[in-house]
Amino acid sequence: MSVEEYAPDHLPGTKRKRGKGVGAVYDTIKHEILDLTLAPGSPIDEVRLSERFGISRTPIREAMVKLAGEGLVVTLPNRFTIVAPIDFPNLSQFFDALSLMYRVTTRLAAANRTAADLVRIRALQDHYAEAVEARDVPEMIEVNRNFHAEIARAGNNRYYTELFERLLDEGRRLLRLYYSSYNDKLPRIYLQEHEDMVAAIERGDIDTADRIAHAHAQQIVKQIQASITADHRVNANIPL
Amino acid sequence: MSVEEYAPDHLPGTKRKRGKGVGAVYDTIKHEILDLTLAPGSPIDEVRLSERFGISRTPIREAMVKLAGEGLVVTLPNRFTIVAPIDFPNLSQFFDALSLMYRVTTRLAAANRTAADLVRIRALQDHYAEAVEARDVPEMIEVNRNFHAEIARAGNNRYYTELFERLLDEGRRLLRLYYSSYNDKLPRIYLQEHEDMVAAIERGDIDTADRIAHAHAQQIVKQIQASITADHRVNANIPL
DNA sequence: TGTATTTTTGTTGTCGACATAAAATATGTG
DNA sequence: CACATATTTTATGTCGACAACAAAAATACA
Repeated sequence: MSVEEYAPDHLPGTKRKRGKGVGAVYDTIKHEILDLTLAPGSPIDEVRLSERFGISRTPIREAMVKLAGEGLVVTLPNRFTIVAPIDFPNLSQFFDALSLMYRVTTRLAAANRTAADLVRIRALQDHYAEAVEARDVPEMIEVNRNFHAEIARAGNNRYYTELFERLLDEGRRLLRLYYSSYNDKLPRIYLQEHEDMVAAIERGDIDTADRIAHAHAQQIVKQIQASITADHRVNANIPL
Repeated sequence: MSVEEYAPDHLPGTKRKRGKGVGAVYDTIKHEILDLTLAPGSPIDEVRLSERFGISRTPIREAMVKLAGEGLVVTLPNRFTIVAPIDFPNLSQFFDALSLMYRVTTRLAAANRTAADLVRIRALQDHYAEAVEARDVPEMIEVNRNFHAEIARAGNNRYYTELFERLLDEGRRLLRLYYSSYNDKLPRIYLQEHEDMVAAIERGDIDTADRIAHAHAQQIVKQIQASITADHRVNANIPL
């Protein structure tokens, strides 16, 4: 999952397909925001992006509007667009919503999962185990997100899935910001919790699924909070 | 709250302010979609809109991207944009999410409401009572939505508020579609439930607020479902 | 030297025109 | 007359240029 640098991802001679440009810009910028390649609060220049991607400002602009709709960038009218800052004062709102969505989606997954869902969930669980084994922290964060998103999809409620994915993405950004304080023990706790979660979903045990999801959410919230408290650079700017 | 027809809402001589155009188009089209002035599934022509609003296609396009982000319109690549159809097969997802958000937001409101919140909520409750008295159904539907949205705001969690407002808007569209089957009794039941809800929020009684919200949600879901079942034009096209 | 005012600069918001994709229509062939 | 193929139509996607706005820089003035 490498990031293409200065992505002129079309060969010199080939012409980019119609309607492909916005999607490419949107995906790339979204990844870079969640990656922290683009620091929270840093300005985004439309002209620079149009040069980088080799397309005009119009499609760049559309991608920005989409990103703004998801809260990933903030547009200052007539001035610039910045990468959405992390809203520390209101983190409790985030934690509250995140916990509820963990529970709701996991419950629904236990109720509605199909055999195909279970295969996909297990595959991601295995992938996560590998990342833990390899001590690849960025990979762990990403796969963890995909694991829970897949469970949400199995729950089969697009409103929950959509909100949850947004929350998971925001969480990914927070974890990235603080992954320095990751220790070896935590990932293994998560691994076990994931295992129990999958088992509960598999046998359709809604109450247990809910309980585990709840505990898991609290675990993660606690970890993020601890990381933030431990870090005294909270309000420092992220270096470019 | 009248809809301006063919809104060239700037006087002939005056120049529209920069950045005002997109907002105007967005607001107008959003209202017309929720109003059913624009029928679900009907195509939206960018050129026609640009003529109607007297601005070029670029800002129209941005408004469309925003609306698409909220699921109010659907873009068929290289073809057209249509008003989002009502997703009948998945209505249960909608009802489930709506019920949960009713409960969560009302609970939080009971926990977090300020005096100023209570004033705003009471004002909307009075407004609703007036609409019931006047038997003004469209007004009832709109004020009802704003009443619950205000409660959600008092709960002070932007993730819930945002999702809930989206769900309430979609619900408004459904109610509009079927308000023919409104009878005199239901609005009065809602009125009483609202009264109890406000009282519980006022005295910070979280459990009671939750219970009432739950009952209220079930009441509304039941009503919508009954309306749909009673209506055999479900799959008929809405006349333009 | 410090403050108010003008000019410059950089970046966004909007425009009109053109290129292109997909559907609708017309054309040709067995 | 059915069916495949070419052509036209229609609306979108993209472009390059210009205008307007807000901040920064330069200038005027007390």
